[in-house]
Amino acid sequence: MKSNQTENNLPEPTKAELEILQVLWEFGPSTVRFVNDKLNGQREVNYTSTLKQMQILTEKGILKRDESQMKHIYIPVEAEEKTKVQLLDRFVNTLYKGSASQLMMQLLGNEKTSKQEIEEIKRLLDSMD
Amino acid sequence: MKSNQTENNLPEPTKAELEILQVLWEFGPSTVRFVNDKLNGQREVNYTSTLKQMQILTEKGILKRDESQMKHIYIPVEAEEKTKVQLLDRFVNTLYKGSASQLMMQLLGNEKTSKQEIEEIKRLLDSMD
DNA sequence: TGTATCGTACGAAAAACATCGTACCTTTGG
DNA sequence: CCAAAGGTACGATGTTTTTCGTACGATACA
Repeated sequence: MKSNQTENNLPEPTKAELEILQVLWEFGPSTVRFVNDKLNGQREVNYTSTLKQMQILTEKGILKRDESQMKHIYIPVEAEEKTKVQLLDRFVNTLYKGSASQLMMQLLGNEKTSKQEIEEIKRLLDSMD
Repeated sequence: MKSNQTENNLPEPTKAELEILQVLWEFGPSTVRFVNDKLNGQREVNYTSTLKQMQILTEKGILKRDESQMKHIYIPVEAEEKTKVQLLDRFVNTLYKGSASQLMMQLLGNEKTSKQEIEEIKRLLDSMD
């Protein structure tokens, strides 16, 4: 029954950084222009702000980039799954003292979790043995 | 359709604020001194830092306080459950596009989620019908 | 070939968060 | 009554995160 510290390689992405990661996860390796356009679909951001963020992300080692063209292509270093698992782990540890079942109870008790979702989860569990 | 006219949207607590909330959740309404002592069990914090944070939390409406005594007693406005549900909800939406079962899959795939936890979850689900 | 357009680099301002020092008030005990 | 101990208030400062202006190089094309 351990809920140890996450053996954390990479620094935790900030909120703004996460937004960018999600675009890259959804659409694959992209230019700053592309990411910025997507972000602007949600809220107003200046191009250079996004550029800066992505440069920082790269400094931190969260993104890498292909500079062979003038329009640099940015790519997440870690797979979406791995990063999300890390974030989830931290979340569970912080809010639920590492107890996944505790978290589950809240998900199941949440009205926003649909019957369909619950059925999905059940099937998942049954298929695990 | 849910009956909820004022979908209570309190500002998201910051990291430092969450630490304080957790103490209050665990030990109930407390003085700054008490909370600060608890925090100092984990890391060094100056008394006035904790005081300030708790004052800010109060300004934000996340805590309220009983000022009838010199030693003010601080109390979370919302129940632990409610706040956690809110945070969880935000988490699921942000990282899993609202899909609880997606999140589940990761929890179950996570080695840190013990067999025991999984059994716990199964029992939970079965007892739900 | 000149100029408008689109790109990167990067410092610095702005905003959000966190910490602390100091002033000052109340209570307590000798 | 006075000093020590312990409380609150709050501005100032430090840090991190976010945003943006400006400089300047490459590209496109009229």
